[in-house]
Amino acid sequence: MTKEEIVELILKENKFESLNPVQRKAFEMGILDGENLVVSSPTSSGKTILAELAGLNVSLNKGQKMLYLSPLVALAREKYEEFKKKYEKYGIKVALSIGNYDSSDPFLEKYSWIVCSNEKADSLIRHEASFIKDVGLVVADEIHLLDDFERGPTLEILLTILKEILPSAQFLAFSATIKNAEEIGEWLGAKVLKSDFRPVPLYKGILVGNKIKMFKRESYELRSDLSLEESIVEDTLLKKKQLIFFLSSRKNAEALAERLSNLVFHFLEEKEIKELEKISQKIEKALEIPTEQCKKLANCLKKGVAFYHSGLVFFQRVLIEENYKKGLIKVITSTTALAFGINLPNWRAVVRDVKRYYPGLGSIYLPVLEVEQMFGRSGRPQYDKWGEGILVAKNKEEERELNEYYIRGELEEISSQISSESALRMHILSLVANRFCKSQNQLVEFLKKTFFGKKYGQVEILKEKVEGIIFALEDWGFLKTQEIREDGEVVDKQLMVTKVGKRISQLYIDPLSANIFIENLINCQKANEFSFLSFLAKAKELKPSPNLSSKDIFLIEQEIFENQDWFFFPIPDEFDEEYEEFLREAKLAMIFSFWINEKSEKEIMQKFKITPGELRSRIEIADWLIYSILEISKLVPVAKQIQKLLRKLRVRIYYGIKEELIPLVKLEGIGRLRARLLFNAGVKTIQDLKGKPVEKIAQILKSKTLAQKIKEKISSQ
DNA sequence: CTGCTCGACGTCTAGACAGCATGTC
DNA sequence: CTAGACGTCGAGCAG
Repeated sequence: MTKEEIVELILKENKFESLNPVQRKAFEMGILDGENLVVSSPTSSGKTILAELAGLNVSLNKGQKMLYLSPLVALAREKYEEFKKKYEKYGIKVALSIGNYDSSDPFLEKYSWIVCSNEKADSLIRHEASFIKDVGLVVADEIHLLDDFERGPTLEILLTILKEILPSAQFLAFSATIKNAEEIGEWLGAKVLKSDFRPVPLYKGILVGNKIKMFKRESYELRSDLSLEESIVEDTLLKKKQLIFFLSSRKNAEALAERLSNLVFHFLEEKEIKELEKISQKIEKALEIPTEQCKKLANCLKKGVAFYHSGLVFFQRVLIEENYKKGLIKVITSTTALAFGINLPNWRAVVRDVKRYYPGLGSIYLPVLEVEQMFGRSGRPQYDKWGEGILVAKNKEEERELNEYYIRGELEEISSQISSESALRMHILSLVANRFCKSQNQLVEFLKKTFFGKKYGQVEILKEKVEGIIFALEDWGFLKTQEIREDGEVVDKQLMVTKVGKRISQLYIDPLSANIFIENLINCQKANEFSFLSFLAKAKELKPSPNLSSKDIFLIEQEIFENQDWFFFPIPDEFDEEYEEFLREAKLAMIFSFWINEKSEKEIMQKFKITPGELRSRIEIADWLIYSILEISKLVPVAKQIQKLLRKLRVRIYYGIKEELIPLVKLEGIGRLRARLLFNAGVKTIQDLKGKPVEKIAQILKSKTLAQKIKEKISSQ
C-alpha cells in the first residue's frame, strides 16, 4: 500500500477532508518512512491519527506489530475500541492487554496492534512475552508521564528496554505541549514536532470579582448578585453550553455540586428532568445499599449536576461521563480525576482552586502542564466555535500572579524521576531477572541509556544507589552476586537472580514489600485475621494508609489490645515515631476486618469515612497481594497453617464474607448478600442447594430467574 | 423560649498502575 | 512555592 493510499484510508475512516497541520507536518517529516518522532502538541490535536498512519504502514506493508502504550487503563480501552471499529475490517487484529482484563495474553502473537498500559507492557517483558520481537512500531502516548514520581520510571525503563531490543523499530512518542521536547527527542533518537494547533481555538481568561478578563479576546461581566460559581454557571447555561469545575478536594467538589444543583435545575426541560431521574436511580443503586455519597450524587444528578472523583465506583463514573457527553448533565464539579481521564467534550473549564495541598509543603500552585490538561478539551469540534479555560483569582494580586504564571508563563520541563530509590529497586531486580543486565557494569551502562543518563550526561549519582540496592537485594535473597577480578582487582560484579527474585519481579510487587512478607512469615506459627490484616497493610502497595480522625484512635487501640497476643511482628511503642503509622495501618486492617465480617458497606463508609470507590480499590490490591504472598510462600518455608489461613482470607476479602459462606460464593451470581440469605435459610453448601426445589431457592433469593440459573449450573456440574 | 446568624475553632486534604482465572452492577 | 475551605458548635441577638 502506498503512502497516499494509507492517508486516503485514514481520511475515509475518520471522515476527514484532509490531514490537519500537525498530521501533514508528521507526514512531511517521514512518519510513513519509519522516522522516529516526538510530537508535542495539545490534547485533541489529532495525535491518535499519527499512530494509525504509522500503524497501518507497519502492519500492512511490513507485517509487523504496533505496540501502543497508554498511561491509563481507561484511555487504553478507548483507543482499543476505536482502532477495532475503524481497522478490523482491513485485517488489522487489535488486542487489549491491561491488568484485570486480558483479552488474550498468550495469543498476543496473533494480533497486529496491541494496546496496553505502560505497566502491563513492562510486565509482559518480565514474563518474556514472545510477541515483542515482532513489534515494528512503538507508540508511547502522554509521554510527559515521565515526570511522575511514581509511574514515570516505569515508562522510562520500558522505553529504554524497547529501544534496546528493537533497534530497528519505529518509535513515536506523544506528549502534551512541554518545554523540553527536544531533550526527549534526543534521547529517543527522534525528530521533534512541536505545534500549538487545536482544531477549535481555546481562549484563556481569569475571573476576578464578577468580571472575566479574557486573554486575546473581549472580556465580559457576570451578574454580581450571585456567587461567582453560580454566576458563571448561569452565564454558561444561558449560552446553552456545559462546564466543568476543577476543585482541590473531593469535599469541595461535592459541596459545590450540591450548592449549584438548585440553580441548574431551573434550566432543565421537562424531558431532561425525566431522563435524569432515571440516571439518578441507577447511580443510587450502584451498590448493595446506597451510601450517603451515592444519595448525595443521586440528588445532584436529578438536578443536572454531578460531582466526580475517584471515590465514586467505576460504574458511577461511566454513567456521569456518558450523560455529560449526551448533554443531560450540565455541570460537573471535579477533582483532577477528570483532567487526565477519557475524552470528555466540554465548552468551558473553570479551575476554581488553582492551588492544591501537598503534604509538607502546604498549598501551592498547580503545575502549568496540569492546568493546560484541565483546559485541554474545551471546545468541541462540530459544536463550538471556540472553547474557554478560566482560572479563578481571589483578588487583584492573585490575578496578576495567575496571569504571569499560567497565561503568559512558560511550561515546566519534564525531567527524569528514575533516581527514586523505590523505582530503582523494583527495576534493577527486573532488569537482572530478565537477564537484560548480567553485571553491575552492564546495569550502569543501561542507566546511561535512559532519559536520566542522556539528560545529565552521566550517572555517577545513581552508581552509589545502585550499589546499595544490589546489596539489599542480595541480602534479601533475591539476587546472587559474584565479584569479577582482573589482576586481583575487583572490576565488576556478576548478577544473577534467584528463583524467589524472579517470581517477585513477575508478581510486580515491590521487593521491599516482598522482603517484609518473607521475613515475617518464615518464623510465623500463629496469626489471626486481624494480625494478618495489619501485617498486610504494611505493604507499600497499600500506601498511603488511611488518615486517622480523633474518634478512630480509641476504636483502633481497643482492637489492637484485644488482638495483641496474636501479632507476629513487633508492635511499636506508643511513644515511638512509627506508632502513628502503625495505627493507620491498623485502621486499614479494621476496615478489611469489618468487610470480611459482613458489615454493610454503609456502616464501613460511615464509621471509617472511606468512600465506596476507595474500598473497592483497596480490596483489589489486598487480593493481589495475598495472591502474591501465596505464590512466594511456595518458594520459601512458610508454615502450612499460615498458608491455609491465607487462602481462606483471600476468598473472604474478595467477597467480603465470613468463613462459613465460602462454599456458596463459588456460584456465579451469588455475592456476599445472597450467600448470607441462603445460609440463614439453612442452605449452607452446594449440596444443600441441590436438595432444595427451585421455588424454595427463588423465595429465599427473591428472584426466579436467578434461582433457575443456579439450579441449571449445579445440575450440569 | 426559640430560631437564626455569625464567627471562632478544629479538621482535613488528588489520582490509580500491576497478578491470575473467569465471567459482576 | 510552606494554606485554606468546609463543618461544627456555641454565643449573641431578634422575635
